[in-house]
Amino acid sequence: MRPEDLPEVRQLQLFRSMDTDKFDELLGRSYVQNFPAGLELIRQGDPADFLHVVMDGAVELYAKWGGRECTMSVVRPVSTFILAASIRNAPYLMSARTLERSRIILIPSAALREVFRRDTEFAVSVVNELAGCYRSIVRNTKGLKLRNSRERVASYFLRQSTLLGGAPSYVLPVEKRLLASYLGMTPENLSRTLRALEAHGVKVDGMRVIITDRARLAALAQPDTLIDGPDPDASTNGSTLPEARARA
Amino acid sequence: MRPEDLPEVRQLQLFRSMDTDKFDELLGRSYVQNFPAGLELIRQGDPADFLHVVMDGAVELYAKWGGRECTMSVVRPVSTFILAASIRNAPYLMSARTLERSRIILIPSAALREVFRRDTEFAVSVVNELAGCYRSIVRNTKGLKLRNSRERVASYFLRQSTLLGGAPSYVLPVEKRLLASYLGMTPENLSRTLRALEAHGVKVDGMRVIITDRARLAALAQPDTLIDGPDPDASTNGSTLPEARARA
DNA sequence: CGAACTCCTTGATCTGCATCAAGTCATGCG
DNA sequence: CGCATGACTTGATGCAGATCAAGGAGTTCG
Repeated sequence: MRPEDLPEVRQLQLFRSMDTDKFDELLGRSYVQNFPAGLELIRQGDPADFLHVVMDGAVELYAKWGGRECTMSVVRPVSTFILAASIRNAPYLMSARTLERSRIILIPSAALREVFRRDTEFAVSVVNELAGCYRSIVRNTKGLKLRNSRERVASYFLRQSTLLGGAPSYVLPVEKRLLASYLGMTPENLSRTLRALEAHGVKVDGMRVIITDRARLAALAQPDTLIDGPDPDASTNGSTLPEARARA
Repeated sequence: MRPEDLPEVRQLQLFRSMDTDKFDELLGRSYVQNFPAGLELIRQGDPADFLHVVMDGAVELYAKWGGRECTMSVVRPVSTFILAASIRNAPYLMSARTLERSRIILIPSAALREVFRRDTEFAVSVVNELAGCYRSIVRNTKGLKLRNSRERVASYFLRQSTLLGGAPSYVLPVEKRLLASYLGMTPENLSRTLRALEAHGVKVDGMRVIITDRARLAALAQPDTLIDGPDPDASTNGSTLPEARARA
């Protein structure tokens, strides 16, 4: 583990308020590993022995059934993933693979559960994080069931812009095929939808999204804080894509 | 509150392991209310002042956006709902309405959060419950994104049967229109799907589901423990329908 | 530098599911 | 008891989005 890693992990909502001794104990029992791009870190159904913290790179969480796959979430530094399975000591419901070369800290689930019982502030953080994850995926489900795919794309674009303080232009945080799968559509359909949205106030050039008419886009997207956030919550982990960047 | 209420609440996973004094304190700060059928108990966006416990009747959790609505879950006695919002002190993401005349216990969210800090066993139960809710809705989302509507109906029928110990016949726990909305389809489409499924080992007569050829149904549904359960988890609250009953 | 990928796009076609419109049946209520 | 209401079904039609097929553009690697 690098010396600069600890403070970065420590500043996460999940670990920020806990006792220093307990934090050191937790991280003392952890490992760091480097993984090449495209490696399957976790196969759904495996026992959840570790909470993962992405320090560098990017990890895709995805679900498989029969021959089909879909992207559930993409995790970028510095964040954790699959807290629920670790805490419950239950099998992972999602698989995980690296999208790039990644460096990941592995915190043993057993250590997590032990410290949970001994550090009230940590327990509060865990429950808040978990409730945040739950609420995040509820939002996601609402979007899937209540909106059609064009509306989902439009509100995704608008939401990203809002997260960046209303930026009129930004760079997508993930490849379009991942965005499509995350939004529950095919790459072909996303591509055609992007074309159609040019008449509704947003243009996409490669990885760059340019909002040309915010009002018009909002009219289509009908943004709703109870779906798109922002929440008084912070942690959205487990069912979202990373934030976009304003500049490439 | 009736004298028989307390033991019924106490036996819930969420309250079973906690300290008796703390339990009494929690319930001592609670209220009971009776509501007629069809009443909106909670409007999405409202502050989450109470954790709700359904003692009698039935409650539908649903989401709204624009003019559209969808059923997220139906809660029957004895279970709690919207734990996540209460714990986080955040606005409800779903609305709730009674489907029948219902009796509901209201536990103040503030009391919940206080006791969480003072009773480690309760904290463990809360975090387990919440993780269970999260995992339950992850399963739900996987089903929505990976299966088409016919497969969702087929696996729903098969799952219910399995929950009843492999019963070849049972009664639906909710109206078909709710089932349809829960499964992300229209009532018309569900109706037609039921007809189509007669060739795949299941027949539906009114509210009664009869599995005529389990193997054939399973071939279509391709049940998967990582979507359909059962889990080592118990609590599935927040994103499921109630269990069916074997006899009407 | 060329070749082999992979990602993305575009076109053509097909189909699952929604929508619209009646009509039946059961239930509850005046 | 008869009417009204709401749940469910069935049919006709339309559309959103999937699938299939092919081409282009950027990237990686020998």
